[in-house]
Formats: sequence, structure tokens, C-alpha cells
Amino acid sequence: MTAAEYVAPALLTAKPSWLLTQVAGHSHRLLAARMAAAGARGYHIRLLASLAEFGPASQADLGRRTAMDRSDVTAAVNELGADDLVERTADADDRRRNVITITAAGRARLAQLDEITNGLQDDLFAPLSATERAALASLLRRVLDYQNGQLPQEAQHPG
Amino acid sequence: MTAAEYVAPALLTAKPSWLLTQVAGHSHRLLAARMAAAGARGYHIRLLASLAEFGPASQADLGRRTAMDRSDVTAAVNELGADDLVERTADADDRRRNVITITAAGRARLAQLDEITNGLQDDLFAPLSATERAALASLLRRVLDYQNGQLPQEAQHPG
DNA sequence: CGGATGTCAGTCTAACTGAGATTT
DNA sequence: CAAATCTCAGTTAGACTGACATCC
Repeated sequence: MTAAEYVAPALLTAKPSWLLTQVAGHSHRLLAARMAAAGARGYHIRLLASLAEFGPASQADLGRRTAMDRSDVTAAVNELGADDLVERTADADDRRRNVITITAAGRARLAQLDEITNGLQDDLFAPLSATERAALASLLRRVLDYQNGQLPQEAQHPG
Repeated sequence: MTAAEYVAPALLTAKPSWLLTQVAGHSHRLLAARMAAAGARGYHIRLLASLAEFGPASQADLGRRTAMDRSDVTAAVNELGADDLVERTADADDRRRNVITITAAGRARLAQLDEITNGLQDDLFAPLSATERAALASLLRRVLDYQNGQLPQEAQHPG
């Protein structure tokens, strides 16, 4: 009996969702490893990037903007706060809320983590040309936009 | 303060790996929910599809062919065996091994789970035409093949 | 002996659930 | 009152680790 190689059945490989989750799994593994090596994890860059781009926000808003659960935002903000990468202050206008603000150290950290993710793209998508990477991104973006449009949207206040 | 919408920062959305993991996360969520509704989970269809396409195999080979850990194969085979979807018999030629064989009920189950994943494709990739879905699959397949070629390959015996 | 196999008992992350206290 | 916010405890699936006995 010959040893089995890493060959998945056609019934699975024929499906885009299989390819998607396999490639994403590899991506996630690589990212987690490099983030861990830098003392961070995936949740951190999500929060820092959102804070840097959109400014201070409540934890609930952060969760909505980063597709993170409220309870996970709480834990991740605790971690980031312990390293003084974000500040948690009370919201004077709404005392239920904390206002989370990124610090200068947080922006430096974000730049570092952003470099990690940039390096990841080259390693992950090495076999694809720049044009092909753009095509892949375009297709995925349309799918993601469609998915987001399908969401319950219970918290959206357009305008 | 306006409520935040589901808008991720451009620093993330510009990266193919972010799009990939977001779409894959949505795919995984949908699949897990539908599998759970059918009393199954992701590991089950992987094993059943591999057994149906490549025939009976040892648990170690199944793990290699489906990118599953040996210990997870053991647990999943237990679950499938409890429903008589696979049979576990001793390998006379190598008494370390179990030979796992799919049953008629297992093939019926596979057909059912395959329908679920087929339906998933339509729901996930609705905004893409058939041509675009094929293009997406082609790009992802090349990335996945490249990744597999980069693996340690300690268990590969070509020929 | 080394190496492969199957099993078991864990860990870990991401994601999620439910409850509770507080505030609007 | 309902609803939102924050926090905490616990759960789940998937992936993975280390150990162990068995067998090639």
C-alpha cells in the first residue's frame, strides 16, 4: 500500500468554498504564527487599524466595525491597554460606554503589525502576478460586500 | 455619535488575506450551521468524501488525504462509526492499522452532505457569474497547490 | 533500535452564548 | 419599561501537542 499524499477528493476540491477555507486556513496559520512571534494576535491589528483610521470609538462600535464579538473586544482592549497601545476612558455623554483611543505607541505597533501582514501577502500569493492578485481581491471583495449586504443590519443607522 | 456600520478599515480591506479570511469565515459559519442542522460537522464530509473517492484507507492515510490530525480522525471515525456510516476493521497485513470503509449508509449520507455544500456555493457566491466563480476557483487552486508544494512533505512517497 | 499507528488527554484560538449590572 | 453597553463565565469547532502502547 502506497502512503497517501495530501490529495483531497475532487468532490471537495471542486468547490470554491473548500479552496477558500483551505487557503484561508493556511493564511490564518501563517498570520497567527507571525503575530504570536511579535507578541500579538489577530484581534489586535483589527482594533488598532479601526481606531487609527476611524478614530476613537466605543467598544460596541469597535465590535461592529471589526466584526468582533463584544466580549472579545473587551478582552482584546484589556490586552492592548496593558501595553499602553490604547486608552480606555469613560464617555461623559453616555456613561454606559468606554471610549477607546489609540496611543502613539499603538500607532507604532500598528505599523509593525501592518508590515507583518504585508509580508504575508507575498508569501501567501507568491504564485500569482500582481494582476491576478488584484483580480482575486476584486472577486473576494464583491462576495464580501454581498455578504455584508445580506446581514441583519440591526445596528445600521445610515445617515 | 452615529452607530458604526460594518465597515472595516482600508488598511485591512486592501489586503487579499483579509478578504480571504473574512469570506472564509462567513463560509465556515454557514457550513457549520447547516452541517449541525443535519447532525454532522465539517470533519465528517471530509472523511466520507475521501473514502468514497479513493476507497478504504487507514486512519493515518485518511488524515494525510484530508489534512486532518490523526487524533481528530480517530474521534471523527468514532462518530461516523456510531451511525454505521463507516466500518472500522483490523488490517490483516499491518496490525497497527485500522482499515476504514464507507458503508452504503455512509454514501447516502455523503450525498446528503454534498447537497448541503452545493447549496452553500450558490448562497456564498451569488454575486459572481459561473465564469467568475471558475476564475476564483482557479486562482485559489493555484495558491493552494503552491502552499502544498511548500509543505515539509515528510510523508510523500512519489511513485 | 527507529518509525509508524491508533488512542487518549490535554491545550489554544477564534467565535459565540448567556447572564448580570449599569445606564439611556 | 425596553434597549444598549460592558463584563464575565462558559461553550463550541477546529487545529494542534504530548504521551503512551502497540506493531512493522
